[in-house]
Amino acid sequence: MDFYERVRFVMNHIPYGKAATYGQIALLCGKPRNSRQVGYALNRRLGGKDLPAHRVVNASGYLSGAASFRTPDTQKKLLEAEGVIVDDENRVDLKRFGWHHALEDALEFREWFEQNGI
DNA sequence: TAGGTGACGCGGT
DNA sequence: CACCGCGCCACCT
Repeated sequence: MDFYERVRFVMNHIPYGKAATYGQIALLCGKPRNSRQVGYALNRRLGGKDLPAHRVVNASGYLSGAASFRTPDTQKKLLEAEGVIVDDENRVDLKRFGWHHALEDALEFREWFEQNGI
């Protein structure tokens, strides 16, 4: 199984206007302890260059990867353009903008990986 | 081969 | 809440 292929697939399912955590992505990829690898993948742009990477924040809601975008405020701008509120501490309220339905898609994702040998 | 790193997360205080 | 320590794991050196 190719972890990065899974990351690409899952990333493309993060809803517009919502923020997913590294842990959620890792979990949906079938590797609940690989949250650090999700960050590694995005930082090195593994799995593709046109992913909605700005929608990924850490478990506390902080835009921990902001420094890896074009400019220090690029991620914040992209999120705000989708209606996501980012406070002056570069943090989003996951209660409001979190991807709360992620687990409900887990089965569908697992089957897709199965059928596509990923 | 051994050791260091980090877009992470959780549990304890 | 915030802060801290520790576990985690694919990748580099």
